[in-house]
Amino acid sequence: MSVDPAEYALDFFREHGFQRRIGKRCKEYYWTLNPDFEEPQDTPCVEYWFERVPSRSPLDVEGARRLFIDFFTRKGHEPVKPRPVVARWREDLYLTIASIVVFQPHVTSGLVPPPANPLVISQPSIRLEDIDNVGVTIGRHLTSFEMAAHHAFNYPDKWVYWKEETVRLAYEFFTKEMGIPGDMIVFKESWWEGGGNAGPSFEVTVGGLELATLVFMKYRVTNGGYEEIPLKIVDTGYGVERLAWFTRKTPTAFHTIYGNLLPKYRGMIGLHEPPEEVLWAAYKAAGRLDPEDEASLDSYYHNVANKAGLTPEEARKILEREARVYSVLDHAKTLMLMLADGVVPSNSGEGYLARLVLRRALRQLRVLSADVSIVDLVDMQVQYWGSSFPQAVEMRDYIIDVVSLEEKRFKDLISKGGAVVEKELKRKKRLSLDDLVRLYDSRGIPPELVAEIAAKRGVEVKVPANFYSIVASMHKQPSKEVKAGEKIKLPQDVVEWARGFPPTRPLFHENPYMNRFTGKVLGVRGSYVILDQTAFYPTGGGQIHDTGLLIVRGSRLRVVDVQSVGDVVVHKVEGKASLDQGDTVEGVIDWRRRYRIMRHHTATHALIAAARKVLGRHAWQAGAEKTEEKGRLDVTHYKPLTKDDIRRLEEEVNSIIDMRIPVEARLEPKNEAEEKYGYVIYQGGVPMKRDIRIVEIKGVDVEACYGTHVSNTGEIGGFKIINYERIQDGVVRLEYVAGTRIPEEAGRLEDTLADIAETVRASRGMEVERVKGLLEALRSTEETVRRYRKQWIESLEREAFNASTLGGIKLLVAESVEDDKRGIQEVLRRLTSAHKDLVAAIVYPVDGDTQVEIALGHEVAKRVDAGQLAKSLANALGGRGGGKGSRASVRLPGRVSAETVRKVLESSWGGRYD
RNA sequence: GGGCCGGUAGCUCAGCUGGAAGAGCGCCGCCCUCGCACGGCGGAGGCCCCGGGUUCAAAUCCCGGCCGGUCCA
Repeated sequence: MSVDPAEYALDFFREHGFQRRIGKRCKEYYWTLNPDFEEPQDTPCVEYWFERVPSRSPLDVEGARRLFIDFFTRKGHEPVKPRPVVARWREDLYLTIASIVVFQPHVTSGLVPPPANPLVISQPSIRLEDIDNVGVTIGRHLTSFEMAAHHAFNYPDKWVYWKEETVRLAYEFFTKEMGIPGDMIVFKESWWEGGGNAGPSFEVTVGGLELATLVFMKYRVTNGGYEEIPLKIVDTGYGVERLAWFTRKTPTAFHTIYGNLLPKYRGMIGLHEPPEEVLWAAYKAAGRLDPEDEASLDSYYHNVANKAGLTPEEARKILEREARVYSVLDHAKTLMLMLADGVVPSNSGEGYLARLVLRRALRQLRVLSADVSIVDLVDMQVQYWGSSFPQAVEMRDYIIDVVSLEEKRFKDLISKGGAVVEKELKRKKRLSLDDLVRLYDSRGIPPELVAEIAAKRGVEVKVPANFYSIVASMHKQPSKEVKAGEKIKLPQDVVEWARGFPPTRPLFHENPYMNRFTGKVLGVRGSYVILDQTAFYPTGGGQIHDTGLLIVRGSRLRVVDVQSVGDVVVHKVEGKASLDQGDTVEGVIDWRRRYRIMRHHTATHALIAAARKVLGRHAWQAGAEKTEEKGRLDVTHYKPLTKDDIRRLEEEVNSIIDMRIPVEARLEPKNEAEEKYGYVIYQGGVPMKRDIRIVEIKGVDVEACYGTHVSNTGEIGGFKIINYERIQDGVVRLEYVAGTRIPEEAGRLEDTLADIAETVRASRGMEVERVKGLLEALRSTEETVRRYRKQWIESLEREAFNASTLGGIKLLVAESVEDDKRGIQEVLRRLTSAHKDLVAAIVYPVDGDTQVEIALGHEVAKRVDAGQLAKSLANALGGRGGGKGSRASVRLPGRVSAETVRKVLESSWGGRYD
């Protein structure tokens, strides 16, 4: 698209004498003070050359972060604490990929004011799209990085600042704080789009390195083009690691980011640092490298080889090894960040992404044949980053435990995978790309492992460089419109209709104990009723709706469903709602039901708190439902629950009950609540409201929650888990009852026990003894049956021994009363293995018809085909049958005697085989 | 949430173009030995995940479900 150049023509540039130029090769516009520049000074237009650009004294990552935040704080920005790297407040995103994500969608949509304006933040972010390039590009790609940013939110009635000030601040920061000469700094014109918004932007590049992007979000992307939005946002992003790298001028970003951790890793992995000239040659060449292009990689290695006096093969070998070491450092840090925010590795969602990163690191270590546990590597990251990310130190026990488990899992996978590959190779001798993809896609066996094993057997298997993107592209499918959230159970026309009403006054919030109320009818449509106020709770927040009555002029309407459309509560009554607009109605809640739901709801909050205490801080609500019958809570956890866990959870919740703690609900501004309590309050999701309803059990639990609660934990009355199971990798489900539901559950168990007692005819308290006795009796009966069957077989064997021979073949036809195919085949096997010249048939009834199983002794089978015998029997008696070799079976209609079968069989071959 | 792979003896798995359930390890007994290990001989141990269907006949084929694994959103 073409952008109006006026968007970029700032007074600032004019005042300072910047010139607008276009790149000779890159054909992009940029602003500079330097008459010698022919390109906009970013890769791949130019090589890295920032090691020659002067700058302030070297900084580490923490120092660069502080420099940035301090500068912008001095310039009137309020520092804001970073959010977790798991974007739990976003339905459409798993990870925090940029600082702006922190403010989407509630602030950017204008619904909630920002926590400060303007503000400054350094937000740890995770991006996994380019995970395969990490290390190869010696620092251009990282899976985790800190995006330092200053943001200004400009409302129509409150303007903060826009392009001029933003560029001015950037220039001042880079020249005064970073000590970069002004004529080295280039502002490249660009256009930014993302998340449905767009706007002009500047990329700030120095010596080949892009240090910041300054975005001016002012449009909404529509079908037709761009539409200006009222809230205009300054969205900047400074790479903290790049700022540090720039000042340190090390050959790779990893040397700067990880400092002494890099030599430590090398020591543990058992690799020496390559000669400096190789790394600097790589530094020079890396700017132009496109890591996804084989040809570009080739020329990169040639380039490095030439400069460092190596063969291209040597250069490739060294740099590939280096890339692996760097990516292990990078992945270990990313993993630490994710786990520190409570992600539980699993096979779906953000848990899968954690496992993806971990497994990639483990694969790299395997290829490096490093005899080192990833657990130690991650632990070193926790120590190294402890002061920047204190949450990692707090979660250290969990991190170590879960990484150990995951490492073990992966090792199991590898050893099993090895066996699978061996087997494939035995069968196929050669493995195609399809085989590689299949092995990885369905069983997780990495292609490097396959190649390794194949090589040992002298089979060459080529793994394409873009293997993982081939796999990824296979999974590409038209992204389905998966709208999360609660399904609206109302017909579309009712929803539309309901939108036209003012918000319903929520009496259930004002007084959750109100079970009778009076309201005015605002609208009626079929069986749907909308009132001005209601105590009926609509389904939402995992809590099921109330039921009860609406009474008007003496007639009672049964309320069967209650749903909400925005802030409007819609009651559904049984049949047609015979009332009119303006009627005054009395509402009566089914209190017993409601009270049980409230108990289960408050119990759920207590249980979440208990889970975080007993299981760990990673335990996060993954779904919940509270009904009259029971509560249900899905919790993220990395191990199966033990009986002991369950006992401790029950004890914890019951002790919260016994402490009789008040439960308070109130509205609080979103930003304040987040500041005070943290993101733990979003167990059940993030309400898109300026003010959110906070439910607090003092000293135990605070959550954003719409539901109705008892006013004191004592009212929960008691708590019992009735069921628990693993519902998917990394998520366990708990089902539980509270209060007066407990004796009902106990009664149910009692009934079951009584039922068992009656069935086995046991007197009270003797059930177990009785069942043991029955099992003993069953065993002895089976033994008796076995003995009788043995006797029967012996008599058949005698009969077979004495059977008359016809043409060298003996024929034995017996009848069985048992409808036991398996047993009969067993008998036939014994008979025919003892008598090689025997044709044996056993006739038995099945569903009113007659089944004949035929078996041939070894000698007979050489001369006679069992299938032929079955066919002739079937033809003669009107049945169907078949078989092969020494085995056949026939189904004959009606009851047929053994004698009849014998005659047919005799006549069917009478003398033919002499 | 979707795709793919799998579920057979206590464990690891074979059998899966339908036709009489197997191997290795482990377990039990006996022999060998002062004893153990090794070795030899013998033996026990199976709702072939569950439910339907097709068929004369299903571990095997088809459909549905449950469970596990894995890859990708």
